[in-house]
Amino acid sequence: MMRNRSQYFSVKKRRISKSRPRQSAGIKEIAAKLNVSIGTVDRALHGRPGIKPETAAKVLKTAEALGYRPNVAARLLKLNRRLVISVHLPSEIAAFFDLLRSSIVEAAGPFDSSVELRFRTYPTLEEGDVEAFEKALREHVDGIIMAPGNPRKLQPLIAQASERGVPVVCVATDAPATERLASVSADAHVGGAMAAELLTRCVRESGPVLVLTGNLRVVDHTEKLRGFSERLNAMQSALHVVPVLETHDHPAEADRKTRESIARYPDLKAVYVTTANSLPVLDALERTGHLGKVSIVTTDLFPALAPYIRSGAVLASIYQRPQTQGRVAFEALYRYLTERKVPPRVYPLPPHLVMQSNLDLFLDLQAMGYEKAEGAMLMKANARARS
Amino acid sequence: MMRNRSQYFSVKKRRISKSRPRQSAGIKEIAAKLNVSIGTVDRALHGRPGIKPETAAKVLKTAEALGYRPNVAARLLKLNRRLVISVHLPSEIAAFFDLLRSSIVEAAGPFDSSVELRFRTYPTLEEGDVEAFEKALREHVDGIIMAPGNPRKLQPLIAQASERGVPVVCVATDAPATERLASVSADAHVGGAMAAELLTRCVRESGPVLVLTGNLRVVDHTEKLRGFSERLNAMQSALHVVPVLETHDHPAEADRKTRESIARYPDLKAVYVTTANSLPVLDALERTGHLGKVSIVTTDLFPALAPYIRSGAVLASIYQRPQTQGRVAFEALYRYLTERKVPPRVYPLPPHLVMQSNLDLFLDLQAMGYEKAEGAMLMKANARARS
DNA sequence: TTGAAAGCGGTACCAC
DNA sequence: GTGGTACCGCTTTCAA
Repeated sequence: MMRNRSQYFSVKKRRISKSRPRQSAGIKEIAAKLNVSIGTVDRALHGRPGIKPETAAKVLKTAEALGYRPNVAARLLKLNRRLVISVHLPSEIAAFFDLLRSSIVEAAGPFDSSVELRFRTYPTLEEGDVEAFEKALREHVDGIIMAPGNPRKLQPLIAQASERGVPVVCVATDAPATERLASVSADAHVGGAMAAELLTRCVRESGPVLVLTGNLRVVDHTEKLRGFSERLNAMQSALHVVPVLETHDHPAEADRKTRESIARYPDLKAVYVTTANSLPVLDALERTGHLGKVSIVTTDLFPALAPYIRSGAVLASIYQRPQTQGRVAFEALYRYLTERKVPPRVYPLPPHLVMQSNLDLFLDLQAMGYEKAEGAMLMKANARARS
Repeated sequence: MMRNRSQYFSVKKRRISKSRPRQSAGIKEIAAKLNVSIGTVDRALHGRPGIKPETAAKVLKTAEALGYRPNVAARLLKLNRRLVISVHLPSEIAAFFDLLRSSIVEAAGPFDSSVELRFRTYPTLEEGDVEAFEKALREHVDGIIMAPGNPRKLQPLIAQASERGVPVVCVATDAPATERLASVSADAHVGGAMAAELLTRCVRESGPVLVLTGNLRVVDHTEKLRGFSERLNAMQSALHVVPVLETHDHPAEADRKTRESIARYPDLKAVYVTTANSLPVLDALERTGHLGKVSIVTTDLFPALAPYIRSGAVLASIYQRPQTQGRVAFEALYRYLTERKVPPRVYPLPPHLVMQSNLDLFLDLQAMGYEKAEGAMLMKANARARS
């Protein structure tokens, strides 16, 4: 098929603003001013060996005085090397990680000709991240974005990467106490607290609240619990937490444990599900006639959850913003690689509250993300077919 | 003062990944394959005159076949021209617009050497936007980001800009039915609806709810009202709206009208303030002993509002995310200018709900924004001093 | 209608 | 330790 000309995005003729071509001096100007060669200036600016310290100092001073700013385009052109960024994410919980992946592609768009993304995908958060990391290290990538499912095992590998100058950015969940450059995820503590605040405000009678989580060894999950309990206390809530259930993201386990709890606490007033594995819980509640009677807060957003929110059966869902996570992670890494700009060690994103009033807006935004993902995948496929 | 060497962000030596220098063919490869000159290829690719249609077609076909992607760095380097983006924002409601401004600077960071931002600032939303626009047009800027305070008067100017190929992106509020390229703002309708949903869920008794707005001619404000009323109806809320008050963002007017309403509706159950002008309202409620008795939802976030949220006097504030607006607006405009990528006509951002549980997180994020703003301003000042 | 060549601002290599 | 220069891919100008 014929590609439209405009796709090459020519910067067509346009009435030009008379802005000076350059604001600041280039390396030539510095060289001229000091009567040295541009080679010398380059050496000084980059701290390369083979230059007299005094000369270097002089150059640096003049550079400062002239307000020297390197021309990124020229550098990129000359080096003519693409930064290779390795992205390690599981396929499991596709509703979350597909959007995370596509948002990275999207964020990398403007830097398309200077960045190469290498996606490594493995079945679940827990299995495959270590292997992916090792492989990336062997391939000498320039940077890594990953969801650390096994922080313990990854710790030495991240240290090794750091030593070699390969920055690592964590998404979705953190690997604290490692040498990662930064960590980007929805603030789990705040997310739990928001669930507690909402339930406290909306539930009128006192009674037990059931909390279902994935795995208490995952930092993200324990943080949510902590935030949840602390806020219940702080607000002197009428709700009290009964023993927390781990579902290990198994639908069957979630179903069974939910039913047991319903039987044990007939006066259940509320439910908080801290992972995206909420459907079996909702199912169990529905079948036992509790839907609409207990107040429910879930986590994340996917098509099957929408009807429950729309009907009001689910009060709200704590949305962890996969698309924002992907964008922020990419930008942090890119700016570190290109500008050596060190990002904050953690980016705690405020979770969104998806409710009846904003559900459709969130669904639309997700749909946009999927479209872009498809577009991106198509491009990739085409590129592969061509080469 | 001596600037650190690392600030020139040298891309230091790094173990290089053996990724091919280029993925896709360049214009040379195309030329070689067809035995034409690169000049011819260039003409074809950009639809420039002076080329036989058949030749052009052939080139285009080969470009497609080889998967040609232009090298952005090379183009930028050759053109060596900075895109001039004019940013028109009021200083009024500084808490909002300062963050908006700084987020644009921040977003433009990576494109520093290919973009020049020209800020035009005027006292209030209503006065000065037209003049700023005219000035920008005279200066032949490449694109405009603006908060349209006078959509009517701006309409012909935006049309003129569009005709000249100067894209305009609206932020904060929209100028619908104009030739703007895109509009980025918090979804006002959804914002109003969220306020209604929250109040409906949290207020236990039926009664009147007072709504204070800025100016009913501003689209943003009427949309909030519509969203608010519709959701009250949809939820069969126990609350009913009493006649809406316009405060025109005058503290005194807000104070007076609030007090009158308190007197008129002694059984007031809730208050919704749709603009950032909520302090006088809160003051009036406090002095008449209503604080803590009525449920309150406000708009936006600024330091003076924080204590009210922290204490629970204000249930929540609808946060319109100035920093996100700025970033999204810049990115949309930049990608249009450089890639001719046409953005969605509207970007309706979901507003955030700032409550007790996430207040501190939002305050932190705002503080980060301010720091960056200061940094950016300093840089600007330095640059000016130098030249 | 087409071709050839000059450069944009850096980086890297080789010669001195 | 320093200077000179080729070259990255593209746009543009001038010549044919």
